[in-house]
Amino acid sequence: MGRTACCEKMGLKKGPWTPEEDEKLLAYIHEHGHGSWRALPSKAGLRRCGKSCRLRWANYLRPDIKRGKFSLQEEETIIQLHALLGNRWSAIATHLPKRTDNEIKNYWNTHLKKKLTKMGIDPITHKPKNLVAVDCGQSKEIANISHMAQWESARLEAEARLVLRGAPNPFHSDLSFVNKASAAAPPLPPRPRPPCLDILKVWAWTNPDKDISTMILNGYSPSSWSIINQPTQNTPTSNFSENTVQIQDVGLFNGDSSINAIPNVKGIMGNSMELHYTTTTMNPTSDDYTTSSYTNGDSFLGFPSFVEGFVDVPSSAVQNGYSDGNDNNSNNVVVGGGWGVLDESNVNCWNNVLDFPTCSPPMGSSVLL
DNA sequence: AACACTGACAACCGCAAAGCC
DNA sequence: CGGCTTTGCGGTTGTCAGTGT
Repeated sequence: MGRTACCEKMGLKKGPWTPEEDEKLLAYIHEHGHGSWRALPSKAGLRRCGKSCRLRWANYLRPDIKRGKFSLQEEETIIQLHALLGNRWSAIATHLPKRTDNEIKNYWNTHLKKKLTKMGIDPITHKPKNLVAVDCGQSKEIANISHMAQWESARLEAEARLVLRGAPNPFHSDLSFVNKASAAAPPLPPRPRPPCLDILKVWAWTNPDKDISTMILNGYSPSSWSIINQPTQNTPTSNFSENTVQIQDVGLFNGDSSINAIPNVKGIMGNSMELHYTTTTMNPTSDDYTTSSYTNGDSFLGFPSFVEGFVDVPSSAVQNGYSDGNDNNSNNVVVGGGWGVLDESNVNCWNNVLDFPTCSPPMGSSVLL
């Protein structure tokens, strides 16, 4: 019973492709495109099934594929996206330009899984292995994280849809100022401010006094809550201790310049945690960017800040939820430290953007818009 | 030199969703 | 609406090169 595999039909070849076969396939697609994969092999003079041709094209011959070693940044992105999306390779691939889902999947299985395991990180849960068994009654928060991840997942899908439509991508967040900061990168180009779309970040930062290490150990990606707080000083200050990290006074607006600091966990070693900050100082008059890095360690566990990005705050939200009390600039891009209310119009706004039917934020989370 | 083992990656398989009639 | 075909996806297997014995 069951259907026979397409390649089991008489005379159809299986196995590795020869250069001659590649050439035939490429020549045919170059001339005729790839309308019907089923009819393609015979037309192209190939003794392969259409499915095999499609895979060969999609995973190997397509001209827009980058081959070769994955960069550190790509690795970091895969790890974090996998933490959010699981084995949804195609969704992950939409965030890695020129990489195929198959390639990412293979790379995960052969490299990254082992790498995380070696570091004592469970590649399935993305938590330190010695902490997986210790719940400490925090399952509610974990459930929230899971819910947030679903929203983030939906956001990623919405983003992919927009890309397919060729529309400008309002979700786009340029990570370069974070990830390139430690290298001697050239000055960064001016970055347009995206609209209010960063759900995850806003939910995550609901309590300024939250013990961040606890949140991380519960599965939060620290990059999810880039803290954009009303500044009181130029330099972010942090208190480091064995198990607790508090971040405060990381500011965005500061007179003629702005500072955005993204906490980025670099490693969790035993009971200690190491943080890496990158700050970007923006001069609104000249569009100059300067970056500098702060770190209290250098061991590696990458968590790219792909969720970074600013959040525009509607005035109603500022009235409702912003508790800083120092927002004397209505155009300021400020979020954090306060508690917000997601009113109905904002829900509709976000749902429209995300193509959602109806959805609710995680239980117990406050949403500041 | 021959064989076994291992890692990396290409390719296949089967299922499900999407599209079409 | 239902059935058939096509396409997309994720898990798994196959192949091959490199390395060790």
